[in-house]
Amino acid sequence: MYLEQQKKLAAAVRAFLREKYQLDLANVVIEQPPSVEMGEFALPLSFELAKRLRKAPRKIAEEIVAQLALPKGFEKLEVAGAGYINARLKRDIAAQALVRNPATARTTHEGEGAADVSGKILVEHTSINPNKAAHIGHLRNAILGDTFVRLLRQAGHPVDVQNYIDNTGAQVADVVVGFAHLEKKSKPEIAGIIASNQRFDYYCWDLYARVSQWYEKDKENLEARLETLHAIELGENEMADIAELVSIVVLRRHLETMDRLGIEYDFLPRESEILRLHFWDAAFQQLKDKGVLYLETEGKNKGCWVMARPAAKKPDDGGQERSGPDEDAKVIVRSNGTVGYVGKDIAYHLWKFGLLGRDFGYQKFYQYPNQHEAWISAEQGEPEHPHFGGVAAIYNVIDSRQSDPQNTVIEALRLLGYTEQAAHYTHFSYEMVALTPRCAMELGYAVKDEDRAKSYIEVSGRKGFGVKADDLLDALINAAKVEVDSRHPELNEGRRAVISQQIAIGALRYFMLKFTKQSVIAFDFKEALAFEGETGPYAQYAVVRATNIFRKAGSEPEQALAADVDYARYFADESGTEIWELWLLAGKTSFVVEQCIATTEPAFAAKHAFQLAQQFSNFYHRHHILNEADEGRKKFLLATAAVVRRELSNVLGVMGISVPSVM
RNA sequence: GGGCCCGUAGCUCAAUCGGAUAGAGCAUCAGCCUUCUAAGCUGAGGGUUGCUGGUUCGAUUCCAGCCGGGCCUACCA
Repeated sequence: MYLEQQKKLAAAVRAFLREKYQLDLANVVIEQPPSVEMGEFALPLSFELAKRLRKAPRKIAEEIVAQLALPKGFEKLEVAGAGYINARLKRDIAAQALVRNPATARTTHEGEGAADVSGKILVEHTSINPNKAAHIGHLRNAILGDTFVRLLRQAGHPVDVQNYIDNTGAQVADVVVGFAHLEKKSKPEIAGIIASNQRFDYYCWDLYARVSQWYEKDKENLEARLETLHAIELGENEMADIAELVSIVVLRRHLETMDRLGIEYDFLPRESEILRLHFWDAAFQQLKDKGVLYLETEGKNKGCWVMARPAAKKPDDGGQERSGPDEDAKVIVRSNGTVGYVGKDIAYHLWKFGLLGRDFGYQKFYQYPNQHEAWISAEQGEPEHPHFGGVAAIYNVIDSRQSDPQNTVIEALRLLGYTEQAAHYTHFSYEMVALTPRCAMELGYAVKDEDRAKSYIEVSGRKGFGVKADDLLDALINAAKVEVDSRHPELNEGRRAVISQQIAIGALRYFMLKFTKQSVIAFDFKEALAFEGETGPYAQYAVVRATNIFRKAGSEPEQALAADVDYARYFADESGTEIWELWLLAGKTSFVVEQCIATTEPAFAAKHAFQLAQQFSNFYHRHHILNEADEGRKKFLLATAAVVRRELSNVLGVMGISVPSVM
């Protein structure tokens, strides 16, 4: 409702400016006045025009207000302040539109940036090394990614969700080293551990940390990693078999953990197939043919195939030609002929855009309770499979520490001449989750004096330092269960468990989404386990209360929406203005979804959900609906509750938060 | 050394391409449960938006410099 009217207003203003002043404004700024009593939209454009038209802002505003033909659904325009133009909607018409069409209805995408594509969109997230349990940092990644997927789907985009698995790297090798050198376990013995251990990823978590210590104790122990890495790449040996076993089992655990949060994947491409299907060879050929890579013949990178760094601005050395090798160039292929991580990533991204000329094999791997299948890459896959790759746009949800290599891949695409694809490649970058020193000490970690003064300490899987995802979720579920048990002893155990789970997930997902991406989350149990204030459960509770009204009334929200309500009458007075503000906020859902997509910032949705819940709680407290004597007004209040309930549920749904039946 | 990010209330965070009186939550204090559930509501206190300049009708936002903090910057993966 809000978005449609805003767009109509913008179009009308743009057309008017073109005709009247021969001005072409690319984007007309429209915001909201400080108070809804001043109208629904505010245009500060007279200030901008003042200089160009050599007139006072207020004068321009008056001219526009007098002459602009109002779009349908608008009441009037007014000049306010020093020259703002405020627009008023016809509240009753807007309300009726909202009653009929949810504000979450699909929108079109004209000029919406990277998501302005007609084809399929690929979102890659999670991508945890399959050698240890997932921790809170991985949770932020997966929740951001999954929410973005839901946002895109809400807006009508077809989306494939991928989770990249680096199953041949040093991290998996380290755990294999742990089994072979520290624990002296054979493959069957490891299989025994797996069979007897529900959370094998936890076992690996500890082992991985021990291996890291072992390396530190004696640098010569690092030899074991190299040997193991080599063996894994070679294949057909026990080390490689162990690596495969460990990575597959840990991967399955990750999928189970994420499944607890309602996060699903369509495809799991693995590095092992990128190697064995020789993706790099095809990419290398293209890169050489187009001169993106060149063979360095001098300096420290002699014998390597390198690429000039995208961000590297050559220092201004007074116009002199720099001589000698570009030491700052990025090494893609080492002098011993092996390709680095970035090279493989370039090949992988050529595949994503359908530019590689090769494809994975595909095998079914994991079935979700709702029958949805996650597929995994394979050397030789099943004959029948869905088609992945060849997409129009990609979003890689990867933390900000990876922005350098990400930019290198984008630059490689651009240099290869794939400028369109490079423009539709988005590094969805976010900051890490760290622990507060207090939290670290609570968990029993030794915190160095120098770290105690810091506001946060970086999580490290290598050191086994962090909060495991399943542990956090368990703690949240237990905390929620205590509350639910005491509030609803009349419900059976199974239902209480389901509700506790919904609340825990709501709390966790909201917590991870309420921070903007560039903010480091300093994790603290006290805040993460909160169910009051700006939290997921607070928003869920608002919906539950709205639902209770209808339950008590013995009617359905749908009836309240279909009822014949005299909106014009009840919106007219002062109390009506207050309630109108709530409707307006509820009508902003599609606007918020679009904003989240355009800025790759899901936090807007979280903030919006909270605001809507807050205003509804206020409304709920102020108006006792079922006691309302005036039947017409009662219908009006019921419709309000129904609209807010529907929109708030939808926004929460986009965030992957479901609403319990009772709380 | 170079690149990216951050600095806003006691704490954790918002602030829609620069807009009207910088807003929330937590914590503290004072109120509200015979009412559709108190996981809620109302109120109070709490701010030189790190510092100094600049651009602008208008700066938390943009630019420059400084101060403080974080991350990245290997022929590792």
